[in-house]
Amino acid sequence: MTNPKADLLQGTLDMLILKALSLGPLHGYGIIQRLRTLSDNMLHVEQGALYPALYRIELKGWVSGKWGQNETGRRAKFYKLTKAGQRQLKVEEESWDRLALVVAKMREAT
Amino acid sequence: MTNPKADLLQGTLDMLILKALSLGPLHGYGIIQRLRTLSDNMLHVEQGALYPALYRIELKGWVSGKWGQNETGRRAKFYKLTKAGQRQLKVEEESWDRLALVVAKMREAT
DNA sequence: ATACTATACCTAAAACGTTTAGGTGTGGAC
DNA sequence: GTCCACACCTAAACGTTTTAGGTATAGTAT
Repeated sequence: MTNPKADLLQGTLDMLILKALSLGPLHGYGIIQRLRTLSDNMLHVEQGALYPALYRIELKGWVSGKWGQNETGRRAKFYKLTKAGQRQLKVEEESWDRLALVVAKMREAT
Repeated sequence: MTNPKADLLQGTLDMLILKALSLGPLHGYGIIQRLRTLSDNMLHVEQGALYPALYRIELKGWVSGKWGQNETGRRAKFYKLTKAGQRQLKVEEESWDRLALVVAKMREAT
């Protein structure tokens, strides 16, 4: 069983990051891995996409970052979901659902 | 019952255009309307997005355009799905499904 | 007549997010 | 002592969409 990779659609990354962080605080590098795991190896988020995205959403107040260290003692910047981030996750999930529904409906058409 | 509008995600427009044309040839302006109807008024595709997209996918051979006239006699450029376009629609629908599945799976995670 | 609206096309600048590709530095394994 | 995994960051290029402009025709209302 091989995996056809799932391509990220532009605009979904924020939702995915927020979702990953909703399972607990994590540093950037770890978010990539968590997304990979959660998706059964189907999603690979590039660092060049992730770090700017984290910066973006931190500015918006959806996550807050703090320098710390991981289990093995290495320095890393940990991000956690803020209250606003939780709300935003809901918003983004709802608009995903809305689009998914629309696409499904259109697919039914003959 | 009002409609919260569904935003188009970058990268889905081609699939939507191909789907619209899979129901029969149509001119650009009509594609916008057909998408609107099919989506129960939730999707509005901008002309500035549509015409470049049509040009793009015609170059790729997924649709072919020909000048003609509509029912009321106005000139309009009609596009129809090619064989390659039908295949491409399948491809795009499959990758949409793949991503939708991944997103659903991740949403389940706790 | 003339104004307005809907139809139908097209284009260019700007905004946006992602990919690609470069870089730094640390720590552990071989 | 060299390599790989971890962990961060940035900039240029790329592709798509938004925004905002434009042309032209036909029908309807004033």
